[in-house]
Amino acid sequence: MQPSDSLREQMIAQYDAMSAQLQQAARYVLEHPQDVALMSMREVARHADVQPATMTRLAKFLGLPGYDELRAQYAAALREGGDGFAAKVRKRVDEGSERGVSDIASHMLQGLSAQLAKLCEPDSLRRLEAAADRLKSARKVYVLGLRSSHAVAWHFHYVMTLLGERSVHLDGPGGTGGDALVRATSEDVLLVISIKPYAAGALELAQLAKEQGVGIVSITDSEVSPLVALSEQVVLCPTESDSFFHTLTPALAVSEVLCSLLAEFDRPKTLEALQQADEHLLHLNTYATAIPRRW
Amino acid sequence: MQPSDSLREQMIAQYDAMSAQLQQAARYVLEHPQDVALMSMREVARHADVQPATMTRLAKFLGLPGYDELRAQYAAALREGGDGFAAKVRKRVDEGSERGVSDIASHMLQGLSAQLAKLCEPDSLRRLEAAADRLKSARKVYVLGLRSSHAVAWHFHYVMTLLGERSVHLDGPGGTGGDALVRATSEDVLLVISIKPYAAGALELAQLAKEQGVGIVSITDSEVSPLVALSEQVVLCPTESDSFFHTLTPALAVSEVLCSLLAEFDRPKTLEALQQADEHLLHLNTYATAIPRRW
DNA sequence: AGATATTTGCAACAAATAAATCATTAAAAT
DNA sequence: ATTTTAATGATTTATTTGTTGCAAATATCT
Repeated sequence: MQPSDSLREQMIAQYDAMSAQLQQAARYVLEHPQDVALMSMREVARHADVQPATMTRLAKFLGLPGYDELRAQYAAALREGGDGFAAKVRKRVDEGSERGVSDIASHMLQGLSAQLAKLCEPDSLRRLEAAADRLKSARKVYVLGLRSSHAVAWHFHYVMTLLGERSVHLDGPGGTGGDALVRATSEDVLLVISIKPYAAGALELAQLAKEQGVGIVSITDSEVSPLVALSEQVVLCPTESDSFFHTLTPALAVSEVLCSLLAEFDRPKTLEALQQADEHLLHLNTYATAIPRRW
Repeated sequence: MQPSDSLREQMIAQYDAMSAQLQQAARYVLEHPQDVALMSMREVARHADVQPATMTRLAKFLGLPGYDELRAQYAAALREGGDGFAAKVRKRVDEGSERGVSDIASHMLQGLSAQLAKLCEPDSLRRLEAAADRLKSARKVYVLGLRSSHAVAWHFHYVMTLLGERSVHLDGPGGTGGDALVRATSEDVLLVISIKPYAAGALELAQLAKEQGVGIVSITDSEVSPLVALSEQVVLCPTESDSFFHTLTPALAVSEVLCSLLAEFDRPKTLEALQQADEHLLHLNTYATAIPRRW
């Protein structure tokens, strides 16, 4: 709740060295950290019964370039506190004029890491659990993900096929992907993955499935995603990144978690299925068993 | 974390009735409640990629006298949330006794988050940068990922096609995936994604490519992966998870970072390519531009 | 297809903001 | 007691803020 601590400690340590007005300002700042983050300097000054200039002077006294920096630190602190422990992971990286290549990469990875951590918040976990429950009870699970979401859908389906034969990937050449839905019933569930911009085709198919009575579970990016209205269960995942593109990494992580939860529901069956798959693939020499000396 | 809820719910409820710009603004506000509390209106508008006026209009649309009132509500919510931080943690600890489904999910996500954070280490960053450099200089980039790695390869290629036409995905029906390599030369690079167990087919194709003089860059899971010996550049990513399966999430993250670095290298060209792609997809009505009133 | 609303971007504005400057006051040192 | 120094207050300045008015663009409806 307090800024990077160094600031808070510094204020306490140097408190005695401050002038009377500075002390009055510092005391208010220490006791009302939220106000510093949320109000303007003049407002804080008024509450602290101090001249606005004193706030600037306090900032400079602490070695900061200006009051804005002080506010920024308190804002960052409030962010971490307010948005759950997850945000703590993310470190503040100033966007300098020239970012090195590895800075870009590092910043991006840290952001992704923070996003995954954020998915651990209670609300997300509840949604994940509910979604897994819904999928568990389905006779068949149809999987749909178009365009960028295709990768996630494919991977989910791939893992599910290792576990059994309940999964059907709605994908095919010549736009025939949706055909498999003809046999879908209300005992089945359709897992839709779609993030902004939402592929029109995915929405249409989902709508169609819903009209057939198929339950819909979706992985999407927002409370106002068009999928929300169609779905019985929704798992939200962030997609923002500082690059040009939306990131699929959180969506994939969510999908992997769902797979794991499904696998966990019936461990014996899972183990058996995996072993069976292993043997099959072994016979086909699918995998390089030993690491070849020479290639 | 969200304002008095009435506001949040109101936004979600009336979302469909908003104009496109208003929706864009509302979406950002919904997804970044803290920003609304801590930043100025113009800053928020910039982040949401919306005109400043739109934020004002959003506030009025919601029946508020002005934007200040909107910010005030979010600020108030953040104040409470900030204090509630301690309570949140306490609640978390309380739930610790009963190990439920969500613990599995939470543990898994935290693990993934940590793995991504680990990728920020200097060595990984160096490798990422080197790999990006190597890919950058290639005339064509062939992308290969079989079985579980297919999803990553597909996504990498998908993003690269948005950027231009340098990418070729070695994938196709009937085992014809490798055929495209016939035209590959030493000016080209093959990006191979493969994790344990390594698909034999991928290694064979990579070996073949290497003999043709094609440079090899790989994303794999270990220093002793068979790909290491073949590759000019290697990016390592963890794949362990506490579930039955290996995780692809770090590999996907790495792939996304590579895409970003490549895109970042020539920003003007990237922007042009993306705009071109946008227009193309717009003409095809690929994406649901507006959310239909009724489905 | 034309007419009519609605939406959107732009530019201008007044108000408020943070910082810089200068004058005054209080305190310390000689 | 006088000079010097630091602290405080008032004033000014250049930005930045939230808002509004208006024209162009877009969508909607006859």
